[in-house]
Amino acid sequence: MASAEWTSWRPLRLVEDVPAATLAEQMDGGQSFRWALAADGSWVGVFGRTLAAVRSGPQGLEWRGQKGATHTEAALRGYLDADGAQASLSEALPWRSDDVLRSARAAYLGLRILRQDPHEALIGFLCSSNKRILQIRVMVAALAAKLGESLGGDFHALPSWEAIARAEESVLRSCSLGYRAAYLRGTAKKLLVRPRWAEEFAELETPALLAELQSLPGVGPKVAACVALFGFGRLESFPVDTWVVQALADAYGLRGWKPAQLEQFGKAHFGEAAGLAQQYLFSAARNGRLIRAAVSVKVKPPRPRPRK
DNA sequence: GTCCAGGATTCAG
DNA sequence: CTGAATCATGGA
Repeated sequence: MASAEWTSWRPLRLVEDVPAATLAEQMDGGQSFRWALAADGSWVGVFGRTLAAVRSGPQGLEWRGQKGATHTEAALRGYLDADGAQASLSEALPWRSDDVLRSARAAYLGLRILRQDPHEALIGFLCSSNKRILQIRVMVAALAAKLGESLGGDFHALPSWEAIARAEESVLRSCSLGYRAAYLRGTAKKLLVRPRWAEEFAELETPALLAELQSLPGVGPKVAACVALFGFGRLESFPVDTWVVQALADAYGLRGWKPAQLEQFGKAHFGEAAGLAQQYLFSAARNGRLIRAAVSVKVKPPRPRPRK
């Protein structure tokens, strides 16, 4: 296999600098499953049909793309929130009054929610249930390699729903999807006949978006929250996974709370960018860098939200 | 061997 | 409505 032909490295100027540790967490911290650390220390991945590499250099973030691809820098700038829409949202989080958030945010200063397209987020998180991040990345890479369009070298775009829907059972099984193969197949069959699903979903208010997502096979409350956050840019969405459950229990004293109650707490406590706060806490908890609050939050579990 | 992983679905009560 | 069992798979 020929390797891809790269452009030279160029600076990618951001509103706020990204330390190397933050970049690593951002590219391989459970948001996207499409980036891998190359031997030279750069992060190489595919988003949409764009192949790109980024690295943290002495002068700040640098990027390179495929020769002849003219859209790469603009696409990367959008993907990485280079113009800083999230910088002010992060600043407005209650980190001044919340020691836990302040510590987690300081540990990953500059961390942003990747602005993935809905297709990338949905495929990734359909594969995510009961799996570790490394293994999700392997599954998604196998899907792309076997069913996705080749982009040169060993790089592939994610497969279309049509490609997934008509894939041989043996091909899906060879991607180590386990029971998630049925999730992918079922969602593919529903979205195959609805090619503009992403545009249609993007028109919805977040509660309606979450409901639409949850109508897809394999999409429950947590996966829907992740797709809304990472794929539709709904920064107020607050996914509650096992790490967030543990983080909120340990650091905020919210032991025994159920995921739906913790989601309510997160949205109320962190506000319009709760999803960004969630990502700081998730990263800190997963890497053993979460502190305990000096004073635990004194609140009782809310009554379970009336489902509508 | 046991336990767990960025859970969802199905079933019993 | 809630809680438990079940679902493949791989790594620690």
